[in-house]
Amino acid sequence: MSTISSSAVSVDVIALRFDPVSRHVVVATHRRGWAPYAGRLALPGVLLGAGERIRDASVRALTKVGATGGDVTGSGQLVTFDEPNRDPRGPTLSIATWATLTRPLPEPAIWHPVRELPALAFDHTRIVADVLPRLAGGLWRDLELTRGLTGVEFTAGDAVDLVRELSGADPDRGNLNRTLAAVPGLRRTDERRSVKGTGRPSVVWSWA
Amino acid sequence: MSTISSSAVSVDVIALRFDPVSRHVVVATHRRGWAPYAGRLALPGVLLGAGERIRDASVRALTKVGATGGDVTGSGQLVTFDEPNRDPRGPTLSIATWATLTRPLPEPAIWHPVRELPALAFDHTRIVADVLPRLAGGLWRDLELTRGLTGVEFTAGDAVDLVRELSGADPDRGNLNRTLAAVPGLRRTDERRSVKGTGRPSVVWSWA
DNA sequence: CAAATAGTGTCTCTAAGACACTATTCC
DNA sequence: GGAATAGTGTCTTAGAGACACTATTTG
Repeated sequence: MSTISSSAVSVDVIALRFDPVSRHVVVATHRRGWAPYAGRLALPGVLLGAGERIRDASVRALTKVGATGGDVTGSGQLVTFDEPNRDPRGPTLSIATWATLTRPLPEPAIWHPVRELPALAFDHTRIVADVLPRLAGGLWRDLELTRGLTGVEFTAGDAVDLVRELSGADPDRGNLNRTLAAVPGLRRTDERRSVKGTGRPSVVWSWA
Repeated sequence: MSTISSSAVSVDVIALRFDPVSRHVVVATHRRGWAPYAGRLALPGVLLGAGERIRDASVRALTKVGATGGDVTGSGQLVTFDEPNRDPRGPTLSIATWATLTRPLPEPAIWHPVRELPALAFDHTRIVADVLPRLAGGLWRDLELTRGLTGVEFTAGDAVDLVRELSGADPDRGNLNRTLAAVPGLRRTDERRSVKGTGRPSVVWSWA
């Protein structure tokens, strides 16, 4: 195809998990080993290969930080960032995607609560900030994202913490329970589970 | 920068205009002069240049079908299509964008009502179908899109036709009038304008 | 006047949100 | 019992939508 004059294309992944211990939604980063931004934290990313699907590239980026294919329960496309100086090596498009993971990846992944993210390399801090409201809006609406974050079963207390982490504000428990009841495919079980060691145990919800 | 292994990146534009004569929202296409799909209709598109902004590439694509820079009143990013076989020349990403135009471009642009689009080259038919609901949802919400479609002034009758064309369903005039009254920056004037030759003249709305 | 188009007023339904009150657990 | 957590019921509000009725124009 002769000359390629396009920018390079990277896929950068906002990999999310709800950590039931710390009660935080955490984002995967890794410490860069090379310039530019050597030693700095960054979102997992790869250059998109010729003919590669964006979803496959997202998974590949996560395997670079310790995931296996089966760990990724969901992923989706967000926005493409095209600011020409975002990468000092030269103009590079970044297709931002989200992904959800089942287990806490080991090294070299480094997890941070989404609301306490340190400064990241490139424009990754801005990418996360730009995209977080959209993720918050997708909760309970985008079922792939929601299921990926909640896992197969979760308590109403988990749901409260998920909303707080993504939206930044405390939801009303009563309203949230009604929201859950309206989510297609979600079923309220008879099981109760105490998750914070004290107080009334929480109802367990399960995906049909 | 050594080897480039990424797919090529094209920007394909859904260029929209409300034609006050035919009462249709029309989409710009052009007839391809070269293989692949020579002689077939396609959306205007260009290969994204190195370091080029997506918005600039959209405008450039439109100049190729007869626009000048000043004709483009708005544009925005939609989704990126990554199906590897969408272009027979090889894997090519397509960043779909929308744009609004003030005037009916002359040759070589060919305009079609958005609801009566003939089959297009590549996956462009699918792109338009995928993206049309999002455009319909943006009407009266995304002010850049809305203003671009309406122009500086428009009648309530224009608004009805705009909604019908984009959403495919007839809006209720009363409800639509209340929607218009709630759009920030939009002002109801005292002017009336008859646009269909018969019946009561329509109220003129104007952007502040 | 009839046909065509446009505008007003009202009613219903639903979703979001606020908030008071009750329920269950651990210490 | 008290502190902590969770669940229920109810009220308000905003928005979407349906629909009957009125208003203004041309022929």
